[in-house]
Amino acid sequence: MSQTQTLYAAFAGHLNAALDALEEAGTLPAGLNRAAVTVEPPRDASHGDLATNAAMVLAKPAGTNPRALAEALVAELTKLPQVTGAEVAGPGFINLRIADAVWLDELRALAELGANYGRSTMGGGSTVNIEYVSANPTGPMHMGHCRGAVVGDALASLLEFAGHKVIREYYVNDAGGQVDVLARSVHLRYREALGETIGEIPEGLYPGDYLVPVGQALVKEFGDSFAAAPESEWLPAFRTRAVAAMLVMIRADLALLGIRHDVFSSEAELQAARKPAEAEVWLRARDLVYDGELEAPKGKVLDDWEPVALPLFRSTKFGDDQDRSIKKSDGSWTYFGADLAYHFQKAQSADALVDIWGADHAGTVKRIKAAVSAMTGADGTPTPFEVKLVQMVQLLRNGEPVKMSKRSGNFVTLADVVSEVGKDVVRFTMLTRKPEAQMDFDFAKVVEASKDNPVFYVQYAHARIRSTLRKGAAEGLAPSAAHIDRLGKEELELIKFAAQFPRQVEAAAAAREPHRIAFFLGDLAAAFHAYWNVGNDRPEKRFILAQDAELSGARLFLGAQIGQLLQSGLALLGVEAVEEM
RNA sequence: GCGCCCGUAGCUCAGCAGGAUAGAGCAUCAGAUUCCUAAUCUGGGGGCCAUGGGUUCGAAUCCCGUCGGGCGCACCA
Repeated sequence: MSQTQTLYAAFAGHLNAALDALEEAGTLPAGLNRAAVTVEPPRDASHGDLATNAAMVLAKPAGTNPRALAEALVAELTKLPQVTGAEVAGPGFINLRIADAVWLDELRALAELGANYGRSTMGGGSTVNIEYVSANPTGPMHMGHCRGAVVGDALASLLEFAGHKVIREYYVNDAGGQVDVLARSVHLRYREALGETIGEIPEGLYPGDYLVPVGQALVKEFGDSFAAAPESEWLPAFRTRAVAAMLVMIRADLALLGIRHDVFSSEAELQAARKPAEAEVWLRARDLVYDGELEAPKGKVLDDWEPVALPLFRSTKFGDDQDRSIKKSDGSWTYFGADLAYHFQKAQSADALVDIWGADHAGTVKRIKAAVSAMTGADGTPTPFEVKLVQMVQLLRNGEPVKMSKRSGNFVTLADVVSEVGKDVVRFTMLTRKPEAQMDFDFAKVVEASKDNPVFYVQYAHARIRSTLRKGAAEGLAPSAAHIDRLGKEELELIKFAAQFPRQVEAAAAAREPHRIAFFLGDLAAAFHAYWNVGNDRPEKRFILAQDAELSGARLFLGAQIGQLLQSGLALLGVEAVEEM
């Protein structure tokens, strides 16, 4: 079951009908472009329930003045039974007041749709592949990965809710040189497990303790047969074992945050299947790959730089600053060479691609977008492809920057932070700012201030509602829609706020900005808390009224729906809606 | 030098494809608890939306320049 039309969309329809009527009457020339006409709630609630800019937008092309047009439109809109008031304001806004019955209908719709209220058909069932996390399989997840993981996961849920099929994908970079480094680091741990004294981990290898059990497992599997063997004999086996072990760890870390991917794609398998080679052939046939030399990098001096002929992809043809090599001089694939084939492969099974990347990869966005355009656009329209850059999280400890590096073994793991402050705090914190803004995450501060975290504010609203429903039930009072027409002004304000959820979902999904849901929930919780507190001074405004079961039932009904909405919204963010606090 | 992102209250940040008097949390000041969960609520103070121009009925929002901060500029990943 899905919601087919929001209340706001319905009024956009009414407005269009009114404009049609004006056209027929000759007040308005036919065929004006109405694309810029909006129907939305005014910033200031005292202006009414809905506002439209139609008169201001259309006045000029219609050759009339905004206020005159607005008056005519008001006369038309007033005919609607749902409209109880319409007036012209300011430079030509039309403010509408909507009949209470319309809002009460919306409340009933919320109850009927339950967890599906706000679900949209906007996506039209098209498939979006969203790639996120994709951390290198060389160690546990650390806080630097966390933001992209949470944002990607929440976005995936949001797009699903907005009517897309979603594939959640993790690209495993298991083909590069860093995996050799990992394998060598593991070999050292393997020798250690055999009883050798390995001393300090040499510079350049991964020093983390998390490799100790991997070494032990390899002893169990291979005994001591590789202890003194040359690297070429053990490297391939150690690579695959080590990567597999790292992925087990990474999945466990992600699970702590409630994150699960549908697909793990391996770069090594991609190469073994010769996908990059196929891509090269295909691109060469279209003169999109040629042999050439790269310019020396600007802005820094490399002593060992010298021009070499390499197969280059013509990314400049698609807006990049430089053509990019797809192979190294030793004949192996560059990261880009494989990534290009990978994206082409993804495009086969999805209508649109979204990548969530850390901002440190910003420099490679143009080339991969160029590659996707080139490869998917050859016969028809290119597959829509967006890269969302998630800015770095600067990790602080008491205001001091913490340098993080897997090489040095000095990093704060995601698991540490989650066990310290909890999944919900981590997730909500990451979702209460837009991803492209830089962010400080002071470990000490977050731990210390976790009680003030906004996530609890939202959860508390939900817990309050659940508690009230339990208490009502204990007193024989159940939520009921039978008398919701007795709800008053304060209750209607709450309904009006809640009714914005569907359009918030669509706007957030269209913008690929899950953080908007977090802010909406904060505002909804605030509206609820404020309403609740009215009952402190005025006992007749409480939910539980032993002397008036009808009104009590109506208020509990409203409360139940607000609770449901909080739960739906939190579910999109992957945060628990708790029963009590 | 070039590319991308950011600059809004003391601090952390929203600002919904340009709308009406720029908002919230924290901090601060003044209040509310014999009462359904006070992890809450009510109110006050606090702003040259970095800056200069442009676009138009209208700009924090779009365009250009400048300044400041971050990230990147390999055949790394």
